[in-house]
Amino acid sequence: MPELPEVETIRRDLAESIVGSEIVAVKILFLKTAKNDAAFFVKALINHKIEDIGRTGKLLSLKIKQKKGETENLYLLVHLKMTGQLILTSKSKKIVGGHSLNEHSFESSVGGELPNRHTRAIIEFKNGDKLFFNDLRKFGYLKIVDELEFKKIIVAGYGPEPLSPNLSVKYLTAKLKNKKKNIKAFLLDQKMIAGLGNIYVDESLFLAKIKPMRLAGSLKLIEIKSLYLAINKIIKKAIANRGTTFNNYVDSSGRKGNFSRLLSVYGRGKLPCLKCKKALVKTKLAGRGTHYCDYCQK
DNA sequence: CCTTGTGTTCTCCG
DNA sequence: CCGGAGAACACAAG
Repeated sequence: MPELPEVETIRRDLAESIVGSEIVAVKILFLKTAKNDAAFFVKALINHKIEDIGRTGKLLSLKIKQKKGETENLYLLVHLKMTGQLILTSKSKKIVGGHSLNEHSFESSVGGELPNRHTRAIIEFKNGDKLFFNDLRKFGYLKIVDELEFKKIIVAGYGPEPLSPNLSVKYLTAKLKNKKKNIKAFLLDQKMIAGLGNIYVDESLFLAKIKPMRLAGSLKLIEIKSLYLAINKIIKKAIANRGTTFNNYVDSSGRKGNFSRLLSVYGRGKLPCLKCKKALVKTKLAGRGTHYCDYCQK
C-alpha cells in the first residue's frame, strides 16, 4: 500500500532516471487505466519529454514538456492506489519502484518478464528505457490534465503535506476543533493532511500515545502537539528508510524499503507491545484494520 | 471472508 | 427542507 514515503521514494528514483527523457511509444493494455480518451492520451505523451516529477500526497504528477507551438502545460497524473507499481527497466540495469503483492509477483516483475499479466500501460523512451504501470487490482490510474484541472484536483482534494510548514499545531488545532469523527478517520482524510494511509496513521497514533477511536475534537493541546511531532518523525524516518516494504517494495538498486522492521504496531496483530509488553489490539475502525496498544495509548 | 485509497452515494442531524 | 458532516458503499482481485 504505497503511502507518502513510498510514493516519494518512487518520485525521487524516477526523477533521477527519466526527467529529460523523450517518450517514443505509449501502449495502453487495459483501457480503463488511462482516464482520458486513448487517442488523446497517446498523442499528449508521444514525442514529448518529461520535464519534472512532483508529488502531492500519494499522487504523482509528471510534467510534460511543451513542444514548439504548444501553449498549454499538461501533466500526467499517476495514482497507484493499493497495488499499483511503476517499474522502470533500462538496458543496463533494472530500476524498480512500487509495491508487489507477494514474493511471486515480485519475482515475475523483476525476473525479466515484463510486461506481465498485471501490466496496464507501458511508456517507452528514446534511450530504450521502459516504464511499466502494473496494477493487480485495477484501482490505480493514469490521467493527463491541464494546469487548471491539476490545480483544481490539488485544491479540492489535498490538505497540507506532513513535512511542510503548512501542517502545524495551529492548523491541526483549528481543524480538529469540534470534529465528531474519530482521530483515525480524520488522519486518513486526504483533505485534512495529504499522504497518510493506514500504516502511518496507526504508527503515528502509537507514537503520540493516542487511541485511534478518540473523537478528533477531544484532543487536548498537548496531545495535538504530540501527534504533530509523531507524524513528522514517522514520515521523515520512513522516507529516509525508503518506505515500508510490507509486501515487496524495492528501490532502484533492488533493495527493499527498510521501514517495515521499524513498525511498532501495524501488522503486528496481538504481538506484545514493544513498550509495555502487553498484547496489542487489532480491531476495525473507519473501515480499516486498526492496530494499537490499549495500555500505552490513551 | 479478508486486505485498502478514494470517489460516490446514502443517511442523519441541527 | 437544506446543507453539511460522516458513515457506508463501490470498485477490484487474490
